[in-house]
Order: sequence, then structure tokens, then C-alpha cells
Amino acid sequence: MVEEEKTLENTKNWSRELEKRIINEINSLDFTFSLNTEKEIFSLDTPPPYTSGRPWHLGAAAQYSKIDILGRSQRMLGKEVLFPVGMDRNGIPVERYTEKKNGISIKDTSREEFIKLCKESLDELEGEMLDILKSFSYSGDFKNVYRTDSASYRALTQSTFIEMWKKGMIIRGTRPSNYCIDCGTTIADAEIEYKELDTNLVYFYFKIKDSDKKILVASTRPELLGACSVILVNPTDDRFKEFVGKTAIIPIYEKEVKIIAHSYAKAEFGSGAVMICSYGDYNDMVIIKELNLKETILIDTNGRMNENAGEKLKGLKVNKARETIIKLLQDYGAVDKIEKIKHRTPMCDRSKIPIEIIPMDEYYVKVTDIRDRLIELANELEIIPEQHKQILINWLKVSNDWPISRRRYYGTEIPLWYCNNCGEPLVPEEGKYYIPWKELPPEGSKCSKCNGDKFTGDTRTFDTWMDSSVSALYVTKYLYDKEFFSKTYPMTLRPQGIDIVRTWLNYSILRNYQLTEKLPWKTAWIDGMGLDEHGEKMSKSKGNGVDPTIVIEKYGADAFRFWAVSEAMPGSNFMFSESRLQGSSKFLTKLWNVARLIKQFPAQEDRPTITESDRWIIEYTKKITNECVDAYKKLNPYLPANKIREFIWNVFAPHYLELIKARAYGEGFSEEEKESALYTLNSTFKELLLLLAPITPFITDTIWRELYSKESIHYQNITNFPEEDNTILETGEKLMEFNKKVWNLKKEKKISLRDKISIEIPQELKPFEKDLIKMHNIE
RNA sequence: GGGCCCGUGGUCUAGUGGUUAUGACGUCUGCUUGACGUGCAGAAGGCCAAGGGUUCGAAUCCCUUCGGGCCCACCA
Repeated sequence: MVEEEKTLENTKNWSRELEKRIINEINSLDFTFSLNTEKEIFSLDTPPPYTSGRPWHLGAAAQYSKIDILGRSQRMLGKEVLFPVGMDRNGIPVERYTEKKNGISIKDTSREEFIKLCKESLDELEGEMLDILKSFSYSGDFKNVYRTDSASYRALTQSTFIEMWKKGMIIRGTRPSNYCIDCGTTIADAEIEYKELDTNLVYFYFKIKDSDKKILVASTRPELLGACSVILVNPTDDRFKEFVGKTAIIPIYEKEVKIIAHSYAKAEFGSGAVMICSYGDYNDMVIIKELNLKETILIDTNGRMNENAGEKLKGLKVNKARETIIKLLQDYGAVDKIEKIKHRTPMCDRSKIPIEIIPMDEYYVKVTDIRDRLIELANELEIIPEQHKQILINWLKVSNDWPISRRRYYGTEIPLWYCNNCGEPLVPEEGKYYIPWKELPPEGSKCSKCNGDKFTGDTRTFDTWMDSSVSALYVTKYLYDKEFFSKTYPMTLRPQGIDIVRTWLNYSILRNYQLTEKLPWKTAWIDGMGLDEHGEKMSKSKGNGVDPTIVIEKYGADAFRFWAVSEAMPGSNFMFSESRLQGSSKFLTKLWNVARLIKQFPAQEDRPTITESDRWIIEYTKKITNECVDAYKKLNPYLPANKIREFIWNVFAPHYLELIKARAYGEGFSEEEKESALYTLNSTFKELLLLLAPITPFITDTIWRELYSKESIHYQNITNFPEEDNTILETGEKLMEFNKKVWNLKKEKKISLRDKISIEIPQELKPFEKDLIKMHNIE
């Protein structure tokens, strides 16, 4: 038995079931980008989603829905749209996921094997992500999905590094670095988060050299005592005046340190005297640099104390060492008291453990010397909404050189070898993908310094932002197609979330400027975050994410998309709410039923003489169209969604459709008057469908094909109309007021809306008289 | 401590100087009206956070206060 085909005639509600009937067809529409076009090019540097764990909470899916609406609307505005789909596949999260999934540790798995397992995880996760994108008919270029771990992408990342190396933009240095012991790598400032943790503030005494006096110091990091390089007291603090310039003896270690007056020491905190150690926190770094002190390193990269910490602490982990040193100090008789305090601790935002500051040999991208230029560029960039520009500017003002080397496996390899004889780095030519940890350098390579020919490859990888920050260069074929690049770069738009302004947006501007001396795009579109029903940001780590696939299955992709875009202005956070989503779904059913009504009447293609009632709704629709088209041009799809919903639900359906029903049925009207209604009904509804098509691609295309054309609505264009006389719209307002008055009157009289009523039609509504008499059954 | 953003009916949200402030969800009342009960019609509900100022006129501009969010710095 063949199931009855669901159509406008026999289905009352819009549903996911109806979407599934046409999803394959809609997803196979051809939007292939063509370089040889007369049209204006509109290109999107879309965020390649991070394939790092179980995919996507609803906030992310909502963001991609909005991006798709931007792409679709520009297409319908007649632009040639370059709409890439990418997958960000590098970095630590996938390593974590792979370790967990396979029950292995990166430390005891061979690099080759580990990478293979990561790739398997990624392929599986990527498939799920692509399925979600397709489930709501994301219309990006799925035929050319790019992957940041592909040989061609990694070759680009490496080439841009080599180019920057040659331009002197890469520096190498041992600097105190943020180091996460768990990740086993240095991390960028942007990856640090702060947390209030309970900790002990330990008060203990240093003896003063050649004196029987003692100075009291307070520290949260007593295990670094052996690295103490100076004691600071505030110059205005009278308690310590006598000690300034004296020498103190470090308890246990019996080493000498100076006591110096420095405004950094705050009299009101702790004992008023602070010991500076390499490196307890950022300030230690700043002070040691400022006073040009010698650093002593006590913690190694495994998070254990080294020989500098002394026999008693050597080999202990940091926390254990802290406990131990407190005991040792107590035995020594130096401890005055221990205070419990809340301490704002820098944490690795992935491992959730405190970071250590350890000097590492790392590569950096120079930022500080071009910071002013970057701020200028940020000001030149159009940012939507404008207010979010400040986030970028504020960050630029304080950003430092960017550490880019990572000691991990799954990332783009740093394309360098080092001469076995003298250690000089060997830099290969741009254009190829190099894997120095397992490959020899290009044949015939000689050390530029000592002419040696034996090399060892760098084993490190790049920070993943090194890859994703050149996405605009990859999708415009910077390395691979000069003509394509020259016609598509700089791109039109970077759409992204507000949460990665400091990272993706910032690093992209930096890198593209360094390589091309230009901004990578004209406009950045910064969306807010998806919040859960309590107003908290949805994130994988919090586990408060709502699964978008369940929501889409239940309410349909169009309802989800309409909800996503109508919920908040671009840039504002949006809270998930099932009842609002239901509201969107109701609207689609409303639209569906308007279409069902229209389908009952024959189509009227040729334009007859238009009655005043019809002229009113035609002019009103023009006004709505103009407002929506303008909003789409300004990359604001929030406005069209709400305007159209409002118009259809509060004007078009209750007032206009009721006004012309009788005429459309042809009862008591001339053939010409009937034709006017049928023509108007279809021409205005067609316009509304077109305006909605970028937002709700399923329902609009279904209706379009049943009512108007075999050719998909998504191949049509939307344009605005020339300004016209609006006086009829004012009369229309009076018309709607009159309708409400009649409805109220009938309600007061407790009679049915169908019943006869006697009421005078105002003079100004005479042009609508015939329709009104029929509509309200006026005697 | 510094910066940025925000504060509109129960909830969410438009609205940046001009008549009775937008819409949605929810609430209440009535209704099978030729597409829609996931509907239709109607109603209630807001001193636009508070105070002051500019203006003929302020939700809108300025100042102050209070409250919320985010960011930066600092917290030995």
C-alpha cells in the first residue's frame, strides 16, 4: 500500500515529517560558487567547528543556523556567495577525547599510533557534525569540506610560518611561560581562566643577617622558598623601615636575599612583606625582570620539584612539596601562623588545574611591536554589533607576544630542523607539508652556519590558532590559486561567536596583517552566546548543553531556525526556551494554513484592475519587503523574522484574508473584482514566502513548489520596491480599527461573528465598503 | 581599582528625542466564524531600575546612585 502523499490539501500542521520528505532535494540544490561571475561576490569566513568531543550543544547549532541565514539571504539578494564548510581538527581536545575513548595515555603510546587513533576519532565526530549541519539544511559547500589537519591546510599553516620567519616576525626565547603540567605544554594567555580557590597563606620569619631581628613574610607558595630572590616592603610602611637595604637569610636554605622598598608590596596584605620567587605568579615575573634578578627554577615540566629545591623536596609534586616545606618550616621554628584565604588562581581552561610559570624554550609571534597598528586595523574593521568592538580593542591593548609552540602530538608540526653539529635551525621552502619528527629535511639541505648535513627535526606542534587564524587565506586559495585569491581576498564577512574574539578574531587579524598587510574581511559579525534556560552559557565543560538533534526532531529544523534568529538581535545572548520554540512552530503552522487557504483558489497570473482593498495590502507588503531587504543587507535577519511573523499573524491573515474571502469565492462580486483578489493574494503571499525563504527553507520551498513553480524558491531573488505613496497605509490602519470595533461590538452583543450587524461604515472607508459588508455581514 | 555592555508589563524582547511604548510566551474571558483549537476574537497587566539635569518635549542625551553581566589588572 502506498501511503497517501502529504500535501497542503490534506495536512493541517507543519512538521518535521514534512521536512524529511524534501530534505534530500533541498540539500542537493546547487549553490556552487563561480569565480567567473558578473555578480558581486559575498564571501564568508565561516568558523570551522571544533571536532573535539561529542558534538554540539544547541547554542552552536543556533549560531550556524544564523550564519546559514546570512549566506542564504545574500544569495537571494543576487550575490555570488562563497560559503565554505570547514572542520577544525587540530589540538588538545581531540587528544583528550582519544585517550578517554581508547583508554590510553598519550605518554605511553607511539606518536604514529596515537595520531592514527586521533584521526579515527575525528572522522567519526566530523560525520556527526556534518549530519547536524545538514539536518537543518546548512547551505555551505559540503562538496569541498576543508579540514585543518589536511596536508594542504597544514602546508598553508607551515608556509605562513616560514614566510613570517623570513620576515623576522617569529622570535625564539626562553621566557617564563604558562605551563600546564597535565597538558604537558605551554598555553596561551587566552587559554587561562581564573578561579577562586581555598589556599593557605603561610606567615613565616626570615632572620636578618648580622642581627637578632626577624622579618615576617607571608606567602601562598612557600614551596618556592628556595627560589626567593628578593623581599619587598612598601616604602611607606614604617614597620619595615629599619629592614630596607638589609640582607635576610632564607630559612632552611640559608641563602641571602636583599630587602628592598618597592610599591608593589601592599602594607595591608599579609604581613606587608612579600617574597619574590621564580615564579610564583605573573608579578614575580614582572619584578624579576624589572630588578634584573637571577632566576632559580625549582619546578620541572612534570610538575615535580628539581634538585634546586633541595634534597627534602626533590621529586615531590608541587602540592606535596608545599605541605612538606610547611612542616620543615615549622620544625625550623620559623612559622608564625597559617591563614585560610581565597586565592584567585590561574587555571588551564582545559585541564582545570593551576598552571605553573616555567621558563621554556618556545617560539613566539611578535605582537607588541605592531600593537598600535593592530588597534588601528581593529578600528577600521566594521563590527556588528558595533558595541562588541570594544572587546577586541581592550584585549589588543594588553596583549603580549603570542607563544605558538606546543609539546603535543595532534597538530601542525613546526617545520624546522636543527643542525646536529651547531644547533642552527634549518628552515625549508614554503609550499610543502613537512613532518620533521619523522622525516628528514629536504634532500641536499646544509646548515647555513657550519655547512653540516645532519639534522634533528623539531618535535613540537603549533597552537591550533596558528591554523584557524589563516582560514581566510585557505578558503581564498592564498597558496594555491593566485587568480582566485586576488578576486576573493579580502573576504566580505567573518561571522563568529563573542567568546572567541580574543582568540580567533584577534589572531586572524594579526596573522593576516602580517602576511598580507590587510584586514582579512570587511566586516566581522559577532554573535552572542546560547544560554540554557537559567541564563548560563552552554558549554561542553559545564555539561548544561541541550542536544540540538532532539530539538530538531521534535519541532523541525524550520522552527528551530526561526527560533534561533527571532530570539535576539545579532550580538545578544539568547536563552533556550522550549515554549518560545513552540511559538515558532505555531507560526509555521499558521503560514502553512494561509497557504492551504490560498491553494483553494485558482491562480491569477495576469494583473487585472486592482481594487482599493487589494492596493492596500500590496502597498503594505511592499513596505514590509523594503524593510526586510534593507535588514538583510545590513546582516540583520532578526528584523525580517519578527516583521514577517507580525505582519502575517496580525495583518495579513486576520484583516486582509477575512476581508477578501467572499470576493475570492466570487460571491456577489464581478469577475474582475474576483480576479483582483486572486492576483493580489498570490502576488503578496509569494513575496512573503521569498522573504522567509532564507530563514525557513523547508516550508517555503514546499509551499512554493505546490503553489507557484517547480523551480526551487532558493533559486529566486528578493529585491526591494521603489518608494511609493503611503497614504493608503494610513487608511488601512483605520480599516483595521474598524474591524476591531465591529468584532468588539459583536462580542458585546454576544452574537456570533457570522451574525448580521447594523453599523455605519465611515466615509474614509467607503473604498472598502463592498468587502466590509460581506466580511462583517453588515445590514 | 580600571574598562565595556546592560537594566522596558510575570518571563523574554523591539524601540536612541515628538501624539495613548513593540511583539512573543504565559494569564483571564468568550467563540466550531467557508485555511488554521498548534486556531479565532477580546481583556487584564508597564510610574521604560532610582534620583537629578539638558530640552517646548526624554524609555531615548548628560550626571549620580543602585543592580546584573563580561573583560582587564591586582590579590605574595
